[in-house]
Amino acid sequence: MATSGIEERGRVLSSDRSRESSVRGQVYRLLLRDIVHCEIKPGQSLSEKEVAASLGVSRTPVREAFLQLAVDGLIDISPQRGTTVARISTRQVRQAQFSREVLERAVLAVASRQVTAEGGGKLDAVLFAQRQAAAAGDYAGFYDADELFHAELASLSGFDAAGRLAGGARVHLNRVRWLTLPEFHRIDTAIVEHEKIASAVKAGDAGHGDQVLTAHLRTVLCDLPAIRERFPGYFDRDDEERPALPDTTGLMIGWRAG
Amino acid sequence: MATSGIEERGRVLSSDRSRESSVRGQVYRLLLRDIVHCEIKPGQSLSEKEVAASLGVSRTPVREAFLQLAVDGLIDISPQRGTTVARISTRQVRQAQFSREVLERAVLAVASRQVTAEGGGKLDAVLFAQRQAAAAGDYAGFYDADELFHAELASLSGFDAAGRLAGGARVHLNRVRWLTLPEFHRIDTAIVEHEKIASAVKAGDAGHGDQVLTAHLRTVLCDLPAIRERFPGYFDRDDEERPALPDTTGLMIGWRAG
DNA sequence: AATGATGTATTACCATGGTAGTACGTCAGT
DNA sequence: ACTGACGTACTACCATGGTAATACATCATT
Repeated sequence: MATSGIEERGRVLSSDRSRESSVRGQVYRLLLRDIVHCEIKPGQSLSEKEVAASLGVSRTPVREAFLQLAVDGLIDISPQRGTTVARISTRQVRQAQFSREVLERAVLAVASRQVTAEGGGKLDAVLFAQRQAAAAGDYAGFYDADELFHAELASLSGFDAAGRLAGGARVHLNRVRWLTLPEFHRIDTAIVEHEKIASAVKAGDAGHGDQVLTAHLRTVLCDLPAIRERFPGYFDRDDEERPALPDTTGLMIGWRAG
Repeated sequence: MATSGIEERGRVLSSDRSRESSVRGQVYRLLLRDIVHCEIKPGQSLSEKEVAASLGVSRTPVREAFLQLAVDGLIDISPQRGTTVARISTRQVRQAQFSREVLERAVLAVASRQVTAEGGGKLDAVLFAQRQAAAAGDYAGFYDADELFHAELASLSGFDAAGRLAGGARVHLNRVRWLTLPEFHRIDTAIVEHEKIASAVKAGDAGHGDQVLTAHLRTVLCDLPAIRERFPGYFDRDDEERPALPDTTGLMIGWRAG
């Protein structure tokens, strides 16, 4: 019998109505978090019925959460067969990294041209929160602040939709990043890079910001082989068969106002 | 009583199992098409019950299709109030255009570096189909070929996920583009631009391709004010209140291999 | 007449039952 | 021993019923 990753039976869902209160949304966010944090492991099977029973809700909202997670690419639903957590695909990680890099670099270029004191202050506030989370060893808090930092950059540029799109691509990177954090000591370097990016933006130095941001976003590619070595069961096996992606590490993007 | 845009009662859904055969998927694609083609008008209200009755299916798959369309940003679901087709937001259009432009230009730069004869042939095949659809006055066919052309470019670059992401952004542009087609004579110019892009890619001339592609993708911005003037009821009213997006028309992106 | 309370209709949300399709263990036939 | 058919258990899918919350028309009150 397949066992659900959610083991506390009757675990009560939040009853406060501050955020989106629908049962569907709560189940979705809960499963999303558990998957990204690898508490539900890649390849593990999920079951509408079991998850519903574990959470003390009916199958309908669980099913709807499953459907969204499938669209996100985090689970695979096989009709009349079953549902499993998608394994990490190195190809997909590279693809997602490319999309994210392209979007965030463009956003940064725009943000650098029109930064305000208020916007810079927001960046600093997020950085402060991130440093605090790091000092407390709060991985989840660090992660949330990381997302907020990049979202704030997008907001500064005015193209927050591009930030949300980059966030969508990011979903495929998050599990690798999550596994990387305890393994290496990426937290401190990430914060330093964020600080460099923030000051470059505030100084309007798009070129330097682009350089640091690009390197910052590509760390996931550097860590990927080691993580794959460390957790081979979490990864797709047919990655090498598929055509390799072009090498874009040398592809420089120069943004200039014309 | 709110009337559904789907008026043929008992309209039978396809029973062939070639494409995704789930009722949910069929309802989703049908509603998506009708919304993009403005057969269901922006602002119009939808009802699970009515759509289900019109299509002769139960409310569950209709509801699931609604949820996905809401995530796509094409409908607004208000719990216990009702569901309406989202109006077109000019701000959202500009945001989506930005994301799409950024992604597709990056994809084109990569594709230009590694085009093969086979890949060029695929582009030509799509262009041939598109010319045929245009000659037959088949808007829908023209549209499908258009999507296929840009997807093929992404595939050529190896970063097809970026193409899918751009396609997701495209959803917000499609209604404007669909309204534009009969209004102006954009079909012929679009094909000519596609041909120029294809030959630039095949020649490995990334610079020229980028120039044409950028202009090609920005036509929607040029047409937007006229369409808004022509169909004021289709658009959001609070667009002007929100902060204007930065002017990026002068922002040139130079892609070069380092 | 203007306003507040209330009843009613409608909505999306959640719960649950039934069904078709798949996987897999069992067993008969070779 | 090996292979094939068959039956059982399980799955996600679809259908349907009940419920809380919202909107709106109606009516009592000021």
